[in-house]
Parts: sequence; structure tokens; C-alpha cells
Amino acid sequence: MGLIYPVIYDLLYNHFGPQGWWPAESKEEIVIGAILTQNTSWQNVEKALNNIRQNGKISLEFIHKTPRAELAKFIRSTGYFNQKSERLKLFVEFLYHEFNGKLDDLFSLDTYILRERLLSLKGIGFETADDIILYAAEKPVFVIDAYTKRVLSRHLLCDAGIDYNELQVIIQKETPCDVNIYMEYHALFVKVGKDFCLRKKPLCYNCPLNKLDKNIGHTG
DNA sequence: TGCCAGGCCGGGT
DNA sequence: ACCCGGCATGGC
Repeated sequence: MGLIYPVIYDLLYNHFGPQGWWPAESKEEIVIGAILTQNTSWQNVEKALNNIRQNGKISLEFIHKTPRAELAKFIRSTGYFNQKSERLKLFVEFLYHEFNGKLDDLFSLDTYILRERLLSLKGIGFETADDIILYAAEKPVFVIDAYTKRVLSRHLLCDAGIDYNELQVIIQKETPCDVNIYMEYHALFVKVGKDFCLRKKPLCYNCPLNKLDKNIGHTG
């Protein structure tokens, strides 16, 4: 039998088309958005980004110079604003102290080291780190999120509680190592998850991945 | 209305 | 090594 992940990619891409992630005008905006969107709808993130835009530039310098409490007001719509304002401040503090405030200097690290450095920061876990590495640093790491696991487990392609890094290794092993493919693939998982794989709903009839299933009754 | 959103951390077992 | 509560707003 052939590799399954390239097949899934083709099914999703042919059905939905390119998603064009990450929606941002700069690498700094990607980093900020990656932290703000933690367990939060992108719609709420956009409100926060617009608030910042109205008061300056969506930049790490803005995060750096804005007091944490004031920053929290700008990002209120994303929820967890106390945690997230703290996390943004911690990231820029790290970047300013260790890399002169330059993302490109941080991103010039070897990918594995870069990931370890990001993960060492409080408030940056696997997904946020990989978002930053893939979409801002533009290095080929596969981003796993709740939708990825849910979609795959619903179609019996992985265990629901599979470890993040374990699934990442499996998918990366099968998928051509290409930054643009990784960027699209993750976005496509989010898209199919939103449209066809909500938490408390059964599988849908018109999900483009249904042709993967054997002998599974689809309801909804 | 309740459920959910592009997670992560810290403490308990 | 898991499992859980907390964090919090806004849209449907």
C-alpha cells in the first residue's frame, strides 16, 4: 500500500484549493499572531491585531515598548489576555537580549536548536513553536494542532491521544519535505476540521476524506 | 443558550 | 507517564 499522507494532501488540496497561510504582512506579525491564536478563533485575533494597528505598527518593537497591562487591553478580544500579554513580552525580552531584537538572527539557528530555544520560553509550546518555525522562519517542520489529530483519529488514521512529536515524525516521514507543502497542508487540516470535523459532531457525508474510510458508517 | 475556538502551564496522582 | 483545572473573550 502507498503512503497515506500524500493522498490526504491531494484530496484536501483538490477539494479546498490553496489556503494561503499565514495571513500576515510580516514575520513579526506571524509571531505575534501565533501566540494570540492559542486556543482562540482567528476572528478574535484579527480584532486584537487591528487594535494594535490603530495604535502603531504590528511589530515586536510595539510589544517591547508597550507596558504589559496596556498590551493586555489591546488583545482583550483574544481571551487569556493576561497570559498572552506576558508571553508576548517574554518573547521580545528573549529576542532583544539574545538576538538584538532581530528575528532573522534567531531564525538563522539550526532548526532543531531554534525549536529547542522557542520551546524553552514560557508560553510557547509545540504548536506555537512550529507555527513560528514554519510560517515565519520558513523552515520545514510540520505543524500539528487539535484539528489535525481530530481529523486523523476520526478517520481511524491515528489514536486520538497520540503524542505531538510522534505524529509529527510520522507525517514528515511520508510527506515530501517542502516548506510550501507543509504550509498548505497544515492550513488544509484546519479547513477540513472546521468544515467537517467539529468536536461533538459525527463524520459528515461530504467530507472530502470520506473516500479514505473502509466500512465506516457516516452520519450527519 | 451552551459550546467552541489555529494551546499552554502547573500541580497532582 | 498521564490527567486535570485554570486561563477568558466573542460568535453562532
